[in-house]
Amino acid sequence: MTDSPKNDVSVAADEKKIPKAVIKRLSLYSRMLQELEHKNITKISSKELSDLLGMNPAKVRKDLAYFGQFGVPGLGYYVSELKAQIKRILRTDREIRVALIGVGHLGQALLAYGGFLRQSFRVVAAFDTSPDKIGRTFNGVKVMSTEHLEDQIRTLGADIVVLAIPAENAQATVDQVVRAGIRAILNFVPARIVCPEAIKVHYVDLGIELESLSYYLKD
Amino acid sequence: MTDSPKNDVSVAADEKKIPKAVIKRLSLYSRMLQELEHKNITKISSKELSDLLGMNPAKVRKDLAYFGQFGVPGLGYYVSELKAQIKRILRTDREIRVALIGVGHLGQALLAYGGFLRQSFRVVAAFDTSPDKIGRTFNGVKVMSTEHLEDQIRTLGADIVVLAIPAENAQATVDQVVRAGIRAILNFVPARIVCPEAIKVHYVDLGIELESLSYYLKD
DNA sequence: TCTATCTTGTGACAAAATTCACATACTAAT
DNA sequence: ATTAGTATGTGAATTTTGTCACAAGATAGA
Ligand SMILES: NC(=O)c1ccc[n+]([C@@H]2O[C@H](COP(=O)([O-])OP(=O)(O)OC[C@H]3O[C@@H](n4cnc5c(N)ncnc54)[C@H](O)[C@@H]3O)[C@@H](O)[C@H]2O)c1
Ligand SMILES: NC(=O)c1ccc[n+]([C@@H]2O[C@H](COP(=O)([O-])OP(=O)(O)OC[C@H]3O[C@@H](n4cnc5c(N)ncnc54)[C@H](O)[C@@H]3O)[C@@H](O)[C@H]2O)c1
Repeated sequence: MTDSPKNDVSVAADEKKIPKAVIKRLSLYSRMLQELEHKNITKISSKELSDLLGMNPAKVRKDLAYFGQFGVPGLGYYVSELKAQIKRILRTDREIRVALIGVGHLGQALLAYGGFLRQSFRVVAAFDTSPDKIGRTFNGVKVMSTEHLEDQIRTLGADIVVLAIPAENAQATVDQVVRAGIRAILNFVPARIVCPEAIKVHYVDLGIELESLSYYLKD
Repeated sequence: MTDSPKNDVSVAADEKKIPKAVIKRLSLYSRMLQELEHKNITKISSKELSDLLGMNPAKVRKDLAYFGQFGVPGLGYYVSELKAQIKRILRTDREIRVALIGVGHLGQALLAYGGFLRQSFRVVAAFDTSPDKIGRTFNGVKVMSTEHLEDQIRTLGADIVVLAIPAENAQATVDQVVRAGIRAILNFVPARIVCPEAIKVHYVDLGIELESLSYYLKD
């Protein structure tokens, strides 16, 4: 760690395989650092950061160690610098183009969500099959027909698709956006989605979260 | 496994500590079994079930083994019976009383969500601070003021609170529902919540899911 | 009844994630 | 400068989670 090759912090770590959970925590750190920066806090230790997030300090350090050395012994981390590094790692230092498919109850909530557009994310399109929705504008985003979905996704250069449609239509729509070359999907539909390995799918499953809470109600 | 004491299937397994992930998967199995039952499929093997869910068959068996022996060697599992057993384990064989706090964009989507009321879950109350919301009815649920939140939660016998309010109000509201004796919280607010160990909190963090997807967009 | 064929349930193994604990390195203050 | 104090980064230990592989139990057909 004095002058070994992997001391080169500017290189994204393709070297090892990074656990999925580490990436999620990086995102968590990023948000907390944002808050700290906003409060004009300039430096923070792994201990303090982990206390704020309710976790273990060594885990924070280990997580960061996957990508380089960002801290200063005896001091901790500089908030702004660490935030910038994490954003670079997560690639949220650029604009991420999001397409929403399904502008029903959930889709509308998502469009209304300030944090959705927050910082790097930009909703470049919203699609729906219903004539009731097509042409309407929600929070500045105009709803389009799914007729030319595949072409539109391609043309708009969407990076991520957010899926909020009924379960029975999910797989067909996934097939379309996969053909359109999308590489990441945030799926709110409570159904398994089959697609090529290379495409990253994150499931958000409200039903599971709620139902599994029930288990812990036992006295 | 012939006549050991733990062969008693009717006892909920307090014996070992059950991993959180196991409980979530149980809920996943439950939903899939529901679908299978609906399609009049009467039996299924761990292999078939795991294929449907995109996972490993041994994991299915191990998960179930925490709670007893539900299968028939050479045959598999009887769908209805297994479903009933899992629901018993998850305690979704009774009514679960849910209180929603925060009837904004997200809260309204949740109220509209059929799957929310699905089966065992019943929304017994919705609360909001805004006069614009109080008194209005969404999907059959009337919005109440938070003025007597603590008493109401107690009186209504809510089991689970779903939190969908702005981050800055989250902790104060949590403190209230904790005092009211709630034991489980489904938290949509992107902020850490501090409460007694005994209370189970599940976080659903859309921001993290979206942001962490960004990482995988690297070519 | 016997046999061939399944599939379970689980002990043993492997992998992954988390936590510990400390040598090392920097700060800050005298 | 020197020193006392502090926090990093990381091997090693531990805990947790997932997979393998197979003996044993059950089916189904002859
Ligand atoms: N509402 C919630 O709180 C909630 C929570 C968790 C999960 N979900 C899931 O999210 C999905 C959407 O839920 P919702 O409550 O918004 O439903 P919804 O019925 O309100 O909205 C679905 C929308 O999708 C549109 N649609 C249908 N097929 C489409 C297609 N092929 N392409 C584009 N648009 C299409 C419909 O016209 C409708 O506007 C469902 O799968 C649901 O299970 C919803
Ligand atoms: N909308 C989304 O898609 C979405 C997605 C993920 C997370 N979230 C999070 O969910 C929360 C709610 O989001 P939203 O978009 O519905 O916001 P919103 O502003 O539309 O709704 C918030 C509602 O909470 C009410 N409220 C405020 N303080 C309250 C209190 N102390 N008790 C009861 N009610 C109170 C407000 O009157 C309002 O009706 C936020 O923390 C947000 O970050 C929203």
